[in-house]
Amino acid sequence: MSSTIRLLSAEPGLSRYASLAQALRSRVVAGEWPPGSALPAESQLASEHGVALGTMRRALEMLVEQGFIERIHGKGTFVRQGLAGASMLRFFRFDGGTGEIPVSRILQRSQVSAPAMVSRSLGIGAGEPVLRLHRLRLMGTQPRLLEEIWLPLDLFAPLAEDDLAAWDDLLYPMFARRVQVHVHRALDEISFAQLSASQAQHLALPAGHPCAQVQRSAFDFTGRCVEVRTTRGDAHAFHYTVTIT
Amino acid sequence: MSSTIRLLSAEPGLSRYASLAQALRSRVVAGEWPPGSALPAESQLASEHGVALGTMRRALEMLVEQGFIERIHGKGTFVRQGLAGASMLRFFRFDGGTGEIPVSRILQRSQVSAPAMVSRSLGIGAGEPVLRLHRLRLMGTQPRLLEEIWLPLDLFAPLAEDDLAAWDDLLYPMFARRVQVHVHRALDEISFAQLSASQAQHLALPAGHPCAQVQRSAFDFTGRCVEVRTTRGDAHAFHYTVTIT
DNA sequence: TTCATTTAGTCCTTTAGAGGACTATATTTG
DNA sequence: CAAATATAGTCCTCTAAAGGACTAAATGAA
Repeated sequence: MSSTIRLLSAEPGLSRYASLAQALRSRVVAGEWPPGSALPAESQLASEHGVALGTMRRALEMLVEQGFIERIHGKGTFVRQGLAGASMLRFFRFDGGTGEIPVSRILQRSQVSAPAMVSRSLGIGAGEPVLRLHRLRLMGTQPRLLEEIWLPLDLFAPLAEDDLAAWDDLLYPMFARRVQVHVHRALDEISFAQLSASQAQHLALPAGHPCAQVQRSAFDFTGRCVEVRTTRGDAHAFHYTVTIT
Repeated sequence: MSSTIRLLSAEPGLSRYASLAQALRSRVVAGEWPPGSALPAESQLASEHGVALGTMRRALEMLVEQGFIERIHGKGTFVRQGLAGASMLRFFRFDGGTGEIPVSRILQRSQVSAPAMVSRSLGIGAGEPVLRLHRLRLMGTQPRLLEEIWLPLDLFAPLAEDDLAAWDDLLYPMFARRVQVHVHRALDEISFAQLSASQAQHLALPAGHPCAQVQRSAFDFTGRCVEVRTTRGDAHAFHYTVTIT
């Protein structure tokens, strides 16, 4: 199939490769090539769209910059898998700091109707059902991070009733495997606060202790917000490096 | 002049454009084209180095990514000026938040020998002379940020004795103008701490109040560290957004 | 003078083609 | 069987050329 030539609807004010990138992005987002799978060869895509190789390469370059695909020399062009290294440990440095993955303990899982803040962030109707998780992350035996996670139920229903013991320490790979939700981008807002009494108790810290607070919105590659999360940890363990150029 | 063709010393394991980029970067760093000035046209550079236009463009693209030059369609290729928007306000959000530049008040200027921490960061010999500044930044009449700044005296000598009243609110543009130090890159390490009594006093906050702390190392484009700075402000005003992709 | 037009100089886009470099598999050889 | 070699498929590099798009200054007309 596909000896068809896709004609390029010359977008006004857009270069040919930019239009191409748009078109290809739509095909990726529509799931024509699922995450992890390979796109056709650049030479084939070029002739399929009736453009020179260089032009197609420029378009693919844009998709790489935008994080939709990655290219591997000699192997091919692949739709990117969900975010792997989005660990909260980028923000915290606990003693030892030996790159180990913190153990995850789900403290509570409940199905509730979304509060206004959450439904707005998730882009769903007010009061729509969501899955709420309270989760503690431990390094060794020490509780380190306390998380409150909100997931829209329409996407995550299979995770509402299953066996928690089967859950992984890393959520995003599990989301991809279990409910085909691929987190593609995340927005983390860092601020500072003080622990409430119950928060402090879970973290084995005194009430009112200073904490660093990361409020995350995570998006799949259609741009839909698929997770809202607040992570809290001891402010003194917070550490983050920014490079300005 | 310069009908000379610069031969490319084919670096082993490096593509032609990568070698070119290296060569051009050296010329930029050596000051052959000072910050703000224009490079020769890409077509001229290409023929000067005996490569095709596309290859030269690829090399220049690398220098753009590395932050050494910027290109303006129709105008030319320019060596980047020092960092302008390195404001600490990216990390703090004070009431109002109307993008105004905080007023700067130098509390103290002294010429001292560098403490170990500082000399190590600045890459100078232990005990070498440095300029130390204590600086307060105010929004309106409210003191908001307290800074301790260390500058190597060999570069900044002209600023050691001049009239402080003539100093600008923004230091980096002044550094460029007065001592030809162009800050090209900065590394900011964020952490949380508590204010000492004297720090708290300057910020009109109680002693022990939680503060956000930004430790900056700033580099010129030769890679030399030209400034070490610690900025402190009310932790409750701290706010920073990170995008993960 | 003032506004439109031309002109020159710059970076940007696109084409078409020829090889090179890297990966993985199939084939041959010992 | 195991190791070396060939082969096919992929992305990457480089060339040569033509024209478009944008900027700024020079020129001309009202």
